[in-house]
Amino acid sequence: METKAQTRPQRLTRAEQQAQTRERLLAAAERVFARHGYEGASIDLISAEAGYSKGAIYSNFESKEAIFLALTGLYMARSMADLEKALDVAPDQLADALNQWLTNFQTDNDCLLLVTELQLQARRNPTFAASYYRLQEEQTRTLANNLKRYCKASGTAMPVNAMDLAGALIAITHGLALQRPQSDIGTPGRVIRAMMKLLTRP
Amino acid sequence: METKAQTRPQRLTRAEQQAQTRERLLAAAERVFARHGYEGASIDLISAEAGYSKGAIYSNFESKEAIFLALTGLYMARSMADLEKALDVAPDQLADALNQWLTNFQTDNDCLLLVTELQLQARRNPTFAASYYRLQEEQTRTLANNLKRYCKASGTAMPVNAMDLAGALIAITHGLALQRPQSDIGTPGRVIRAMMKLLTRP
Amino acid sequence: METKAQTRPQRLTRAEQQAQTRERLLAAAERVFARHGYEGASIDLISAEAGYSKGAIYSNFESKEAIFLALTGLYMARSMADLEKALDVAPDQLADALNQWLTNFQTDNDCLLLVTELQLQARRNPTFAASYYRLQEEQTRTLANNLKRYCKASGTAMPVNAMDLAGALIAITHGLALQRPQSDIGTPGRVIRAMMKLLTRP
Amino acid sequence: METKAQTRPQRLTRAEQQAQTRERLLAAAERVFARHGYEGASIDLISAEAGYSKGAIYSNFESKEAIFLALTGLYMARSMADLEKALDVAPDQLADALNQWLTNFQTDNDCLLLVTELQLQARRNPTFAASYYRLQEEQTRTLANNLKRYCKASGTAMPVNAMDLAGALIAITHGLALQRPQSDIGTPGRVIRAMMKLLTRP
DNA sequence: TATGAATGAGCCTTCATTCAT
DNA sequence: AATGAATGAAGGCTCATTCAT
Repeated sequence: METKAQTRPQRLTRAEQQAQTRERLLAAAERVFARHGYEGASIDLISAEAGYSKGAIYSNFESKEAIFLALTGLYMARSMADLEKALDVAPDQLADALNQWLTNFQTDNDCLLLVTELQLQARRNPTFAASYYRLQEEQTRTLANNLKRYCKASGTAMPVNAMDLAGALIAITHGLALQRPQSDIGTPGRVIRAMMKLLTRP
Repeated sequence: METKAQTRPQRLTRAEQQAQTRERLLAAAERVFARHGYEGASIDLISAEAGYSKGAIYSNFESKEAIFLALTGLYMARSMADLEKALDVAPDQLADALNQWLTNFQTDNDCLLLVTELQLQARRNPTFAASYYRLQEEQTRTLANNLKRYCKASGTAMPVNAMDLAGALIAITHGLALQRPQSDIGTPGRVIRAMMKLLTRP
Repeated sequence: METKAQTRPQRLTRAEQQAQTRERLLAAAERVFARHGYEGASIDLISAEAGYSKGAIYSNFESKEAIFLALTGLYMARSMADLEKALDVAPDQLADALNQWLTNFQTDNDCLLLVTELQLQARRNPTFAASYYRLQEEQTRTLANNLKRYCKASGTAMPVNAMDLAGALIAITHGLALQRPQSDIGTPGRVIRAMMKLLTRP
Repeated sequence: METKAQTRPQRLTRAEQQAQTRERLLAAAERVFARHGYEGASIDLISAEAGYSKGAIYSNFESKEAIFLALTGLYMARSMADLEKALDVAPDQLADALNQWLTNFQTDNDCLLLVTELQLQARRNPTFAASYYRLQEEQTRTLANNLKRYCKASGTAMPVNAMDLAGALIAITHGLALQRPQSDIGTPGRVIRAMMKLLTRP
């Protein structure tokens, strides 16, 4: 029995189909919101980017705001996972790993723009702010814990509160990225490396 | 006795009137663009905030983009002037002055949002980018020159390129401000002070 | 017994629905453009006349100009077909048929106004002019061919170039119609009949 | 005495000034209404064309409609005067004079467009229609009287009612002019000449 | 589920008109 | 009389959303 299941591995089930559609819509939404901002992103633009019609969005999400919220959740989760995975290395490789992660953020244009958009929305929409700031803090904490781990391993004293330092690192990365498009990635890297060196001077 | 002629000064000439209107429109535009972003700011919202009718904007500016551009120019000029004035102190007071200036940026919500909006627009509009980045660099250079002056006076070696450092200071200030609304101004101040101290460690 | 399936024909398919909407919008546009002129015809007026909302026009046409262009094409095609059909008679009935056709033009107010509007637009918009004058010439040629047929059958010599004569007939019809609203259709008819008689005097 | 009057022949009196302004505004209005149509002509466009500011129009006319009406009156009067003057010749030169007048109409683009605009307005505005049609009839009558004079002098019988014929001549001239921009003035001339010849065939 | 025609609120802009200068 | 800043209604168009298919 179960012939059906066996004979159509290539074909997706209903649920899988829908999941795929939803995924594609969210991926498209990510690109479009990043490039055009929340107001500038239209439902038409997003669905076209995903290769669907306008209606597909309303079959999967309640409203424009809903897809933005869904995207935010997805993005933050992925972002957290990325960070944890990136820093999941031996203590002596942490500095490099961190540098790598920060550089990534500098390079990924859509990511930068999306985060900025999220922060602007958080300023404008208190409900959104609540959930966004919670996620942001989680992420900062993850980084802070890894910094502590790093200092402990290298015998350095944490020069300031770990959370402050983690926040500062993210802030400077974000702030620098926002100043100019990628171009010369050297400068930000140089600055952050110098900053890290200063921090870890015995 | 021609009292009228003497008491008339309170009434504005035509040119003054228009200058006042323009100023008020720009001030309103600053608030509205900051709070709602470029797309979210409507001509209706701006003119109402200024206490004029919609048409008044079109008597003073070519288009919505034109008022945004005018505002940008004005803002950047004012911003530069503020910075120069703020840092125009004796070398031994420079650290405090800088701290004060950075704190101001943290506190002024509209200012933060407007700068962020400018940077987003610069990403999306190459023409705008050209003029914006030029102004941004000017400002960074001013700060850099003052940092050099500070190091020279205090006998410290500049730990990194002065322009890099100036950019980094602005970046971290901006990045931190963007992370959360003012609230506890303590953290950013603490972080930046720590950073400055590190820089000036002999 | 599946009555539904059989009785469903009354319901239109999606494509038919849209075709109907488009048709109704064009019919309304014809009336409104005729009565108010291109500038005076508002999208609101047209859609209301058609019994739809403003947006319906933008679901079916790119812009106000686009609906005007579509209408022009439709009108000219219909106009040509009408003329050909009207003159598709035995030679000895051609004079009457022609008279009938010219009278129709005198009577149909909207038609007169629309043609006039088209000619004004052709003066003001070179692109429009190109396609409009082509259609106008086609129509004149059709009439010219029929006039030749008429002269040949009646043994009369064509008093002037056939195209000139066709153009003149249309011109006088149009010109007279423009001088006054229908009212006394007698005069134009009388004039044109006299003119035709003169032309065919042996 | 009367020194004043003698010493300032170059300077205009108040009344003359105003008359000049009014004249210039009307001349500008004629061009602008002809080129853009009633709706398409804006107060700004007209005043700029005249070299004045918007306000000058409102100092001289009640409204946009008022300037259009004033222009109409002026135009019709001038038009009548032109016709009378043009046909004020010996009977044997009447045919040429008429031909000249008709050709003028063909050539003067603004004139054609303005007349057409007047006729369209007459269709749309009953009040306007009343006065316009009265003036139009006057003009037709002038032409009719001259045609009678012509026939009497040349011993030809008037082939149709003189008013009908006059109207037809104007109609065909107008209709032909409307069909195409000047270009080849030959055709209309040819047609009308042929028509006149037919009429005067003994 | 996905489609896309239709809706209608809202946006940017134009323009006739007013009125203080 | 002429100017032109300001008004506000109206216009063309966009877009989030609905709903019949």
